[in-house]
Amino acid sequence: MTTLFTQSTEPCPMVDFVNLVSGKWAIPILYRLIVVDDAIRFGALQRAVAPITQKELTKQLRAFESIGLVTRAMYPEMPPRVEYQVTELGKTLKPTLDSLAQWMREHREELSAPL
Amino acid sequence: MTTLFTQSTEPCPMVDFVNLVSGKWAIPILYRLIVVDDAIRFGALQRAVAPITQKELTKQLRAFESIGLVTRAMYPEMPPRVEYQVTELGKTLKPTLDSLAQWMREHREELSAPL
DNA sequence: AATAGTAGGTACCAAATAGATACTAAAGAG
DNA sequence: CTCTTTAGTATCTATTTGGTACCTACTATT
Repeated sequence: MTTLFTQSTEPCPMVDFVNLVSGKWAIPILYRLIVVDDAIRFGALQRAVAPITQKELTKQLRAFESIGLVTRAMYPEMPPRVEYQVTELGKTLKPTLDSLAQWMREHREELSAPL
Repeated sequence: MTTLFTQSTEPCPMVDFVNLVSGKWAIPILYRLIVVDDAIRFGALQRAVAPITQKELTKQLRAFESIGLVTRAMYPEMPPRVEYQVTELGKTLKPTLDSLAQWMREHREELSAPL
């Protein structure tokens, strides 16, 4: 009976997801970090996810950091160096995002056609 | 060489995706239609994806219709009846969205913890 | 006659999101 | 002495998005 009750009131996973990772650049940034699968500097990431602005990239990275999907390492050098990397938790999204990217590649033409 | 050139300039699938299906409610609506896998009336869909407003649901459904992910069938009865259904193309997203929903269910606690 | 239900449309307003630009620090190159 | 580099922050504005409220048309019910 506990199970039944819990299931019926389970919050929609999709609503939770879009509340967690939202914004135009969120998925592209996260996917790039997952594909790279190594530490990457802020500037390099910005070039990879062009044409995102500095402000938006910073904001998204902080959001990912706060929920534990990304780590941030700051080196007090001059000029400054900051490196970002997906966490193990973040990497668990790889199969899902691979699937999404593959779907998009397969259906690009079908989808852009209608207008 | 064509292959090389094409690959290097391939638009990011993730950017394409977020441009195609954007908005707070897009994924929840689409996933609900996919899970239902049958025609569903506007009102029933709105109740299922609560608390979405009429306006937003209408807007999203029209967007999905325009790119061929959803069909709209209007019956000139009184009171009016309009039914929506995912297309075959839309159904091809099922495995990906299932995977996303599963990921979210598995990592809900981990993610909400950090604050 | 008044009300409810259906699937919207429309106008208005607020909030969230995104973009452009300028500014900072400290070191090294020229 | 100025320019460049890096990873931001601050400020301002523009665009997009979402919400509330109110409107239609027609039927059935009260």
